[in-house]
Amino acid sequence: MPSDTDAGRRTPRRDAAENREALLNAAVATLAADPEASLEAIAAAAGLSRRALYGHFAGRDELIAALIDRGAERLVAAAGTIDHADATVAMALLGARLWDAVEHVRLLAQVALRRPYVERAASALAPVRERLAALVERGVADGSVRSDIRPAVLARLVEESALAVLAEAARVGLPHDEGRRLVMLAALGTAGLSWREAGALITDTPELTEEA
Amino acid sequence: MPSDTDAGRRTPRRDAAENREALLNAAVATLAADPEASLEAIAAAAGLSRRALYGHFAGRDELIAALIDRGAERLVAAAGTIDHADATVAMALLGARLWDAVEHVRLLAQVALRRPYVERAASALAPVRERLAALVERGVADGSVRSDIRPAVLARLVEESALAVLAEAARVGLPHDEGRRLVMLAALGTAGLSWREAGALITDTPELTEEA
DNA sequence: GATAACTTGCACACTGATGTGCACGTTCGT
DNA sequence: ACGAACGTGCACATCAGTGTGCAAGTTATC
Repeated sequence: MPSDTDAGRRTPRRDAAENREALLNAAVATLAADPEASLEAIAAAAGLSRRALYGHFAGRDELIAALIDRGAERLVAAAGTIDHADATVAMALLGARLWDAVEHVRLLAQVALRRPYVERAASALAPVRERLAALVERGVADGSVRSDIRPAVLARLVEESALAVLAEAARVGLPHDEGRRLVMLAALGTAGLSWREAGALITDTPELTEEA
Repeated sequence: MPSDTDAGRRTPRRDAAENREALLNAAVATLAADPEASLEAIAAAAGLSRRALYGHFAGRDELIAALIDRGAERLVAAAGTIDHADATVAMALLGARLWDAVEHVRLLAQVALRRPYVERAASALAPVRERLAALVERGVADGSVRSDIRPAVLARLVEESALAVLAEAARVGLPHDEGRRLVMLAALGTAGLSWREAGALITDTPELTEEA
């Protein structure tokens, strides 16, 4: 029984689903390099024709929307699993998780400031932002995070700094673990820790040295 | 003697020069909001017709090039005047100067990662980058700046963090002195100082509290 | 192996932006 | 006040990207 309520339609073919995935992956890679790449370029990167792309997505907007949802979903999932008694450790962990999904993060960061998609990206990423904000507040409360900047503002600054360092590390092409370390250091530095404190925190905490 | 070697050409009219300036200013404002705004929009923002714009600039590329040179010139001039025995103070001062020219900085930051202009922007801004790199090295040498990241990389990270915070502060529309403070704190935090050290440095150093 | 799903390649229409030519007003400089 | 410089408005050509229709070929699936 391949159909629930579908009126006499077969199940979608397997390769079609694969091609859809290929298109999304190609879009991530292509748009990360050039945020305004043509659908022609994206389809070609996926090994398909431009015409075929329209068989999967109604147009550019729908493709981008799918991309946002897909990327945000992964980030939200990654951010949801982290938890630690020490707020600063949790923040560093969050940074490490982001680094493990660099391409998605870079795409979101690019798209998140393009006019038509800002809102969608923002609402899709809201859970991650709220999580970070909660960590910042907790850190301020127990004195492990700076208190000279309003928590709401500080949360955004930590996010922006970490993103900037992440983008730079990705552009230069740093090795995986070095990039992760830099992102964690950026988050901790913006949170107010000195470089020795941040370094000690990372080396003393096994969870931060392990792979995902 | 209105002509040096010009073969029989009069001096340019006064209003023409004013319009050229108006076009450049309009371009800064318009492109900061939307990096891919049309020449139509830019000309309109300057109170001119699109056709008139072509009387001043051969096309989009020449306009952008003029914009880059103009913005970079101001930043280089601003960065050149700073000097202080303490490397960290000098870095904070550099951040403050950048904040005093937010619009130009934002434009350069936007343009500096668009393909055709990357090189021009990079070479025009090279003096500022070299200055920052020198300050970082000096700071590492005297122990006031972190030594857990290679100086060359660290200089880029300080730059990126400060830029990210600057962009965020400008977007939210923070008051002038609050934004300047945040940019300084971002630079110092990435340089390795704890938030208390950075705060103390700013309040204890008169040059950092004064206006430009 | 028959059939529907999928892809391809082409053609076409449409849009937004760019670049240019030209005739006609307006304004500055002298 | 005269002439040149400048701006305007229009027309026109061009170009890249988009979105769609259709016929023909290929491939998965039953």
